[in-house]
Amino acid sequence: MENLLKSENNDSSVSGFSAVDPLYGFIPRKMKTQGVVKLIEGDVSLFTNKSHTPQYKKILKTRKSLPVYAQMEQFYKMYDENQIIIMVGETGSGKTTQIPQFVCYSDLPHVSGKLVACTQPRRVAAMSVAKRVADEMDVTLGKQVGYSIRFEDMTEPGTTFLKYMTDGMLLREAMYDPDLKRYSTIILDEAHERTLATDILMGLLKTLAKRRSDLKLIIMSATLDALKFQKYFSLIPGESAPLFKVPGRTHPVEVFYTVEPEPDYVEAAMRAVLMIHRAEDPGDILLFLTGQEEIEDACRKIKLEADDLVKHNPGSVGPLVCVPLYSSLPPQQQQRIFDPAPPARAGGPPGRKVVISTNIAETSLTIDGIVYVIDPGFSKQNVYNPRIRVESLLVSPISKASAMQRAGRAGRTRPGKCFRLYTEKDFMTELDEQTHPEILRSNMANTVLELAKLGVKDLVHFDFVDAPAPETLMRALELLSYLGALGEDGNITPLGAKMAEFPLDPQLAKMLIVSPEFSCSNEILTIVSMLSVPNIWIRPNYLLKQADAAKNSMTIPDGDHLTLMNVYNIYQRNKFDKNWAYMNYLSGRSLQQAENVRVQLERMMERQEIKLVSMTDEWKLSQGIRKSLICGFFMQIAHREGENDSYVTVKDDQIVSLYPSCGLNKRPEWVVFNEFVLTTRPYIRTVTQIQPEWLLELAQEYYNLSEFKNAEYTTALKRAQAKLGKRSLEIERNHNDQGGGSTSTNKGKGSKKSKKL
DNA sequence: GAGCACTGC
Repeated sequence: MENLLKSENNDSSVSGFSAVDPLYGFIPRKMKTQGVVKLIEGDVSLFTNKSHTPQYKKILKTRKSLPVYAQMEQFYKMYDENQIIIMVGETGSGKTTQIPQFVCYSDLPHVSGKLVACTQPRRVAAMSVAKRVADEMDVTLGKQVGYSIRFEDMTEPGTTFLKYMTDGMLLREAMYDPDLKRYSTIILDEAHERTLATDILMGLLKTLAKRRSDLKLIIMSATLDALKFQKYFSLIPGESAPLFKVPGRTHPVEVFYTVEPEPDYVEAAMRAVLMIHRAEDPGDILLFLTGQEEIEDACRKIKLEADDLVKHNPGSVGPLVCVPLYSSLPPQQQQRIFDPAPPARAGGPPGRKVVISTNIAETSLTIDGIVYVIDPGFSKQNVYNPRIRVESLLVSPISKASAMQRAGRAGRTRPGKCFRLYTEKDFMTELDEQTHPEILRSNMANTVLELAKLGVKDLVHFDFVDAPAPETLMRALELLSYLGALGEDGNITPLGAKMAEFPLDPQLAKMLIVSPEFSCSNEILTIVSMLSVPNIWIRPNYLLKQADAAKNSMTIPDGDHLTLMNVYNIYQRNKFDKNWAYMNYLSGRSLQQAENVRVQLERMMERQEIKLVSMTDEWKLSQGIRKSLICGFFMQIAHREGENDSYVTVKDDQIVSLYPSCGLNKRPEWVVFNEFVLTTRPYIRTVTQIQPEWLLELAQEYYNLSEFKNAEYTTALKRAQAKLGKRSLEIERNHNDQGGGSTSTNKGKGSKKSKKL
């Protein structure tokens, strides 16, 4: 966000352009193709006034061989005549690198003073494409061409005119400048992936295009979705937005199906690997499975079988190496996917590499040299159930689009083969065309708050490409009004506006904002940071005891939130040493990330003048921390009821168990939890003990007991209320008015409003 | 007594 503030005074005169410039006279959006070609092929850069290097000329040759380059004239014609265009270009078309450059030669950002933005769903993509394009344009990365991702702003205000960025980053910018005035053209790349951020951006930009006739939009997507986007972005009712199509350049992939459905896809996949290894030409294999355990298991078994094969028929098959790939794997081990296949034994057949991967290899990571893809047709997908407010991971059949993407991974370097472990009939009739977009599968609390901050409060009439379920929106509105982020009128409150500034879930943002009132914002900042990163605990199968012992030594028995804080503090005392983390069975990567998040959030607190305070009295501090927790998570409370130490969630009445890794040394009657997960059973994860009186004090509206149904926890809460009433009378008598944080929390005024939806 | 598809701010 700093970059936003700095870039406000984006002055075209500092970009090296002046009236005596030999190129003076070019007018934005009036460029002719021949003129552009001349400039690109000329000796002097239009954008830097410097001579092109030999390197530039060399890269230009490759650029000119890209399919998209041959269609420059056609592109400019469509671009000149339309405000919005949809573009499809398959892998290898060069669209991501070339189209933004074409746009720059038309928009002349160094003349207009405006920027061209190109969004990507992933950070690595934004970084690597920006680097490539900077090379192609003969400029230093971070000068004329840069990128902007969380924690890293590689742009120079006033100089950068072509900016690659994550879609989430552009969404953030829109919160501060809803008209996105700094941009002349916005390109949404990989729109077919339908990330939450891309979907929201599409809605905002469609509306914005009507307000800003000078803003151009290019939506780049895979072929299958083009028609949907064409209709959505139509400016004239009944008509479609124009489509610009570029052929891709990949090798053909032959697809095979099984004759009969496979009852056990893991077993079938392993057979397929060995079949390929025995019978097919050299070339590496990529096998898609659904998760870490399945992958590690398959790796072990395939290794055994392959060794067996070699033992019995030495000389007939080459060596086989299995490489697992999933996101929580340490980067160093992820790198192994790029190792070459094992060499042949003397005189024997060549070796082969098998990468067994989650969906990460479908879009995020590209492995060269893959010739065979095995696709069992499943992946794990996150599904949100608004009724019980729970997200869960389910193994589900993939979509046709996903199956095609997987097959394509076999044809990147030469013609390949894809073995689908399902029948052709099932492919045709059982698979959905597209993967359900994220917006239909997610908790929307965060997004609804962002939209409110952007001035969108009428969600029912917001022009979504695909509208989320009304119940999901209702849940989000309900939460936000109880948190005090939305007022009775549905408008964002000052508190809500503050919350929206933080890149956090609303509950976490709320708890951070109120924490100074409990004199523990320093601690809450740490806890919030730790809660925003992936699991920090590492538990290798062969070192379970050691890992658990290390964890126990850091555990605070009052609650997992406090333990997380403790771990961070020890990490800090050990000078943020990765080696210390490793020795203590902690994920260095996650801790480093928590450190980054903490720095970012601390800066944001400073800007919002939220004080960083702490207390020395340990008991008081622990109470303050837990009270802050409740201000954000009063809707995530469970009460111990019945046998087997099980708990019941308040109001939702779900029977849940403490997650096995929970560090509480006893079973407290009341707990606040961070997460409700549904795996083999319903669990609550990251749990801390609390007092019921705090609920009544800090979340009065939500804990209006007269509206509670008769339940064990209702009785217990009423008991607490009676105790509290007696105590408050005593307090009144003593004229003691040091009540604390209850004034800060919202009384949930807006809750009635949200129920109307 | 058990799990973490994948992104992003």
